[in-house]
Amino acid sequence: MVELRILRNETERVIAGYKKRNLPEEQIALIAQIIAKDDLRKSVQSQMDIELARLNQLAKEIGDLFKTGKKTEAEVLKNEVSAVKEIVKKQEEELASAKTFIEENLIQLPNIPFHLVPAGKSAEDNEVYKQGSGPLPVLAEDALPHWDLAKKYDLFDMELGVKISGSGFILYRNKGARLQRALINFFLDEATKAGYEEIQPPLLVNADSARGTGQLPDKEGQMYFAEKDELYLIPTAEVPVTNMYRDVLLKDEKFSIRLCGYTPCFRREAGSYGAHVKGLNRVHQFDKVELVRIEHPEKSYAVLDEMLSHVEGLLLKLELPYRILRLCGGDMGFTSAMTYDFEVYSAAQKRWLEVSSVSNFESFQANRMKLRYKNEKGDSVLAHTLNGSALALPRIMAALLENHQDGNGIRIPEALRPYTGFDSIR
RNA sequence: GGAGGAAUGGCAGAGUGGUUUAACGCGGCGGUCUUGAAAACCGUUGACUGUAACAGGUCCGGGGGUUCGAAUCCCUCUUCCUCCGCCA
Repeated sequence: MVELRILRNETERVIAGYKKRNLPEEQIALIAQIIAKDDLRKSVQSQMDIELARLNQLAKEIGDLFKTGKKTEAEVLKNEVSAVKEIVKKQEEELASAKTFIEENLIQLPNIPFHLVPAGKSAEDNEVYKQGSGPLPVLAEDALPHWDLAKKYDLFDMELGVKISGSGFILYRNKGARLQRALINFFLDEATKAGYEEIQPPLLVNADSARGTGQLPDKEGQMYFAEKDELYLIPTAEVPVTNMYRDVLLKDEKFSIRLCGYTPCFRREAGSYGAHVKGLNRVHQFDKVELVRIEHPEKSYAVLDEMLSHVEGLLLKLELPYRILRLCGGDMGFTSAMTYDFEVYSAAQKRWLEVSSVSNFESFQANRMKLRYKNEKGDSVLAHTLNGSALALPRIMAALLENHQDGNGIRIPEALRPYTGFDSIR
């Protein structure tokens, strides 16, 4: 949720930012309406406070009168109390409706893009921030896409996934299953080396948590929901891990906070079918190691760069051709202020696959979660939150299989061999 | 799933209708003393809202109610603990 304070104090920057996101005019107009409503809220609140102070005063006087036995005088004051209460009741209603208006509309406004975010409408307008070195690999004519490689080497089974669960669920087996486990351990170890605390969170979360990181209300349809217990299956570890710090006031400046977690991720991905979602390209359940940072506002963009380097290091060790995109305003997620996507080139599919998304949310999530710290002056200030995938497994798996095939089998990159226990798949 | 108990400041813990503007203690911060530290002593120490700054208002797990007045009484929800049942 955008801070009302920012809406008020930096209205021009907010509007310019929303234009980068191509927000419709009527949504931009909300800003002025929210501020006006907040003005009203303030004035009603201060009038009501005066009446409440009067009530407190009267209650005290009545108490004193009862003590000294002056019952008739007390009765007179009681009448006055009920008159004041009438007024307060109306003010309360007015206040509640103003607050509701502010809340309901504020939650519909996306995060304000950082000044470096390019303007643009869709994925085509994303900026190539960095192209990995070297030419893109070219494979032999008979190179296979990963779904065929999986069949050839018995690595995972789509049909069994369908049989057991449904379309979009994968059953990994043999060296495929082992490769999954190897990747998870590799990613976790790399995160640990970089100073991240390893977390194993719950996979089902309540509505408060889903709201805290911004999945609710706007992405409700993307999540699986266990109705009987009102719990959501997590779409990413970001949700439970970031919510560790919901309603937290950090005492000393305990920055930087570095957390990582491996979890399965569940996404309904309603409505996405077709060639581009074949094989591992898009599935309902996948594994991912996620990095989460909670940081001082002044440091958050330096931290974002640091996270980019971490993810880049992983791809280099896996010997995968990659590029880094800076997402344009129109393609960026609702809650993000700036996002970098990592894409890996699949030589067999001859296309780029998104394998990681690294974002700075600034105070957007922290505002919803009331995640604050005490600054030197003793004020409570919202912290900044960031997260990034490091990495999501299915497309990494796809790219590994496809790019490292040589006709005789699949070569396992050096860095992964201690984890797989084998150096090739044949 | 059944029965009972509990939820108060960073922690611990009093408080069962009116100077509670929440006691005492621990911890934190500042000071005295000291070469420095410890100990001792003195002072200070919640969040939110609001104001130019005061003032004022709200908050004792959440929500609702009774009352002139609620941490305290009532209803409801949630969570935790104990016992029983079930169980990887």
